[in-house]
Amino acid sequence: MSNIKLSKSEENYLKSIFNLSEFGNKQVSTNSISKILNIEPASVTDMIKKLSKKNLIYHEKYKGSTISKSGIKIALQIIRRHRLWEVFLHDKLKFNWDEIHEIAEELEHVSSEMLIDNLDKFLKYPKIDPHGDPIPNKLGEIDFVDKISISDLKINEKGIVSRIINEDEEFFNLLKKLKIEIGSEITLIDKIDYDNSVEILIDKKSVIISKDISNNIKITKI
Amino acid sequence: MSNIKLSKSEENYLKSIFNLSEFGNKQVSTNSISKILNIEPASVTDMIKKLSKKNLIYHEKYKGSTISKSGIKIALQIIRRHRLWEVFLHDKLKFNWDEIHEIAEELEHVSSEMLIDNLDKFLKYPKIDPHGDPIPNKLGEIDFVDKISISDLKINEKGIVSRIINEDEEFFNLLKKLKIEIGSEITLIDKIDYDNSVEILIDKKSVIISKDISNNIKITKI
DNA sequence: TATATATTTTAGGCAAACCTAAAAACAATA
DNA sequence: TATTGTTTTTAGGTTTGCCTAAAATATATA
Repeated sequence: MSNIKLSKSEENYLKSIFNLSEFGNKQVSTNSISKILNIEPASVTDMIKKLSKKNLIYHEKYKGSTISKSGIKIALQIIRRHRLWEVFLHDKLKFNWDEIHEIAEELEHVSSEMLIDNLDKFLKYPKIDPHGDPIPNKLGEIDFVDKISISDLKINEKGIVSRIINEDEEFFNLLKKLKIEIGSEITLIDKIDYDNSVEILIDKKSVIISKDISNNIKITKI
Repeated sequence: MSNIKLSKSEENYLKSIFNLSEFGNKQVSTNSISKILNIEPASVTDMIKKLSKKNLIYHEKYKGSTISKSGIKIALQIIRRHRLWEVFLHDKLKFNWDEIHEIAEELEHVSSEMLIDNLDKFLKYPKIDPHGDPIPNKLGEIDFVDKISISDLKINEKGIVSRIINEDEEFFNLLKKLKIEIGSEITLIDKIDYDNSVEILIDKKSVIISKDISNNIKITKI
């Protein structure tokens, strides 16, 4: 198949198109790619032609682009590389959450399959990255898990924090204070009807968090 | 100073020029750079002009290039990155010795000072890479240690294996069999005058190795 | 539906990093 | 020293990935 090595640029376009396409289901406009990559629409058109010729996307003039099956496959591999590096940077090199994306953006283009496989093994085959996003496996398969809100739990049910919506500095600091991070176990103790805040058990302590805070934390039931 | 980000190409040229210059002491010919990088001499001349304009090297037309002080500084940082990644690939990702160079060649161009500092810390500030080459510290300083031959030891003196000269597959396999690797402790038991082979204690066993073999192993006295 | 506005494409250019072919400078040696 | 051979540079070309300006198409609105 298309086992041809892609350039860094091509990889970035493909990843962006995949992300905009909602898993390959939506047509993507030239303008939206332009905005995401900060590249002029005319240049995007150039690259669209190039990727089309390689059958990684299909393009209808003036209408938009759709990512192909082989395009999706490659995009998932790039995402896999990105997220594995993020786990490494966060868990091993002790980078903060908000510092890892940019570096992973560079590391993801180092193309050695063996490198990624060995890294995956070294990290013990993580399923999610530090942002809570799922990591595709070698075959590009993703473990879809239901992400729910804390308030969807019943009293005494437990969940694992799997996604933080709000990425602001202050929110990040709050979570740090509450010892809440991706992977933390949370038990619902009580729901307070008055203002929809919830009482939870986290890090062996019970705290009450507002509706707004709990809405910004997604969990998976266990 | 010249805190301008260099391209991957510029970094590769600078590293090669540094390596050819024997620590900045020798003038480097255009042809030698061409051969090492597998790039035509005409292209090398182009890049030499570019690096000269940035004061990373000095160039005398038709004579050769000398690396500047700031050029050396940058080259040492690239070498530092390369060797730290090699330690990571070998020690953590369990790559073989002979597989790491190519991948490190790519990783070395990911430019984040914090990344390298955190990696250095994670690896516990290693002094040598898996080939036995010294790793410059953050300031570009290198721990120079006398590398001697096993036969330079006196009877019962000990040394640490610090460099393997021959990089052939077969030699590598032989070392594996003898349990000799970078960092191994070797004690000289006897020198055999007849053919200059030596009897050594390695991995708690005594073996006799030929002059040829011992000449391909450099050690540092302890 | 006609017109204004927004989106996308085409056309032509530019810088980086390579190339080949030919000219210039240097080195070696008859 | 004149000639031959090697090394280096110059000159001009290519590809990649970007750009701006203008033309073509699609969409929105009066």
